[in-house]
Amino acid sequence: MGVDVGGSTSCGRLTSWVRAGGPTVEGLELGANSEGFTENLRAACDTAWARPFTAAAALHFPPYLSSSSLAIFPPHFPGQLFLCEEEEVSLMAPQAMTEYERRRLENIRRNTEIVASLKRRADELAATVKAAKAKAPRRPPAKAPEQAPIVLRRSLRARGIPPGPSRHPSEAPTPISPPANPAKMKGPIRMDEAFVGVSPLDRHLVGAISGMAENATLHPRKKGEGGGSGSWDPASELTLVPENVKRFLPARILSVRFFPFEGRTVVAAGDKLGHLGFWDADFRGSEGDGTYVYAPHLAPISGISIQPFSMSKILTCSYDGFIRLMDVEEETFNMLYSTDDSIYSISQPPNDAKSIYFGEGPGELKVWDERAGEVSNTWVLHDQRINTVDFNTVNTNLMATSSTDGVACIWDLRKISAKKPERLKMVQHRRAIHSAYFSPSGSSLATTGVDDRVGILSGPDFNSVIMINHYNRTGRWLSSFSAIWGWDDTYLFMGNMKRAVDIISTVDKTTSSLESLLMTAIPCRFAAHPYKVGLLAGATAGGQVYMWRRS
DNA sequence: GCACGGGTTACCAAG
DNA sequence: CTTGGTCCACCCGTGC
Repeated sequence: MGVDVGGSTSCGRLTSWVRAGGPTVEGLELGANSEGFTENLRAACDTAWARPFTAAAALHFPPYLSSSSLAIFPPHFPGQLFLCEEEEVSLMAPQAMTEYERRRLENIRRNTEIVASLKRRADELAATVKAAKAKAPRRPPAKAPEQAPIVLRRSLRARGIPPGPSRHPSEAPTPISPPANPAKMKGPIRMDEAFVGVSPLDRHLVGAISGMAENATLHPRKKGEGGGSGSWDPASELTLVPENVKRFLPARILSVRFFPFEGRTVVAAGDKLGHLGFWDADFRGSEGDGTYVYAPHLAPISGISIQPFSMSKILTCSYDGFIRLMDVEEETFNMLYSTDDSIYSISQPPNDAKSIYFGEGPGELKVWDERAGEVSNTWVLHDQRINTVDFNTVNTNLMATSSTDGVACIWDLRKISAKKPERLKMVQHRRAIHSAYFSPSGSSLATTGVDDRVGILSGPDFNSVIMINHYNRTGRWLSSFSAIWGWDDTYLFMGNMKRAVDIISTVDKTTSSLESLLMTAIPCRFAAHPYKVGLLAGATAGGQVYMWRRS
């Protein structure tokens, strides 16, 4: 069964394509001559050859599309596409869908019908209740896609090649064809365009998030309030049941976060391919399974930040060099910042809604001022990439960074010396450090290194340092481990290569493990719910999330 | 002090 | 149950 790309402008999920043989197209000569080739393609596009498809669809094309690639859906060959690279043209046919894709498309079809019928109901109701004023005017529908030639443009950066003078004559000084809409990728992306599937099937999610965000109290509880884990034993009380295992992303997960809602359990996770997935665990509908996937990035999503004071806004950063702000009210993925370097980490101070701190390139930490719309500070804090940025929830002037250079630091943002924040404390591992997180009380810091150690800094001025052995060699296929704090300062949670969740007691320095036959893969990245004690999410390299709950 | 390349690691789908 | 594809993180050894 193939992916249907014909007949509509919707974007199917086009992940796997095979070369189906050389093209023979009536009325079009595709020669090896570069100039003629380009001209012919232009002509083809101009004569309605091109079938419009969205930027989001472009995200799902295989990685061998390069910046010089053109993709054309030929009307004569439904379900196929011409891939034109350099001076080569291939006719591509979709491969059989994976089970993941089949299931999703099936859901999508079913949901479309249900949503359509709901919409009819809503329209009828609206007609009868004419007097009722329309709610806040919805964002006007975006302009129809330009009927320009379809151009798949991938930045050099996205292909892992440093930007610079092109080595390919066909890439250089004139682009192979006029760009369809380069701003599309650089600028905002509509949520329905980025939705992996056909809109508007994410209505449930939009409703759930905006509903919770609206109803949320203005003074959310602080993490750690209302009973930590001190009086209970997570190793014996946390349980995993089949309903709390969900695979909703196709690739390795790098970041996972809970929405800071009290009334509804929603998890966001970002994967290696740039997908941002949501799992609404309280979803109780017949259509769909409460999971939703978008494709706002072109490369791994390295960080997600959701602040309690604006819960309908989700920040993501990616190796593709973009910081995007998913605005559920506006229904867009806005672009806040872009760079040629990779972005490895992101964080926001708990008391400052308008500042975004992120780790860019080999060792820079930048501060984005959302009010001014510009980078307000750039500091070189490390020799290599900054893997995490974290703020102390109690003393919000303290920031911790961890880096591949083997150092984790605590910085005082009030004191700027030599154009850098003053370094209060530094801890050295023998190898790269993948995380450094402050404890809920703010009095400890936990670091995780690939030198098979977990460091705990505590005491006055974080002067006491202990190291706990923990096997952390995850290799290339898994996301690196990083110990996170639970709901108070007594326990750390992290992955274990034996398909378990390790729980490290900071009191007696012992490690216990959570195991379950339902965990068929190693949980690498974790999130603890900010308010709900005992709600722990572990994410795997296979796109799964396990949600452990206190029984 | 570098650039380079090989080895390692686990997951999933297909046979 | 085995096999093959994944592929870009990191360590470590080699060669300049």
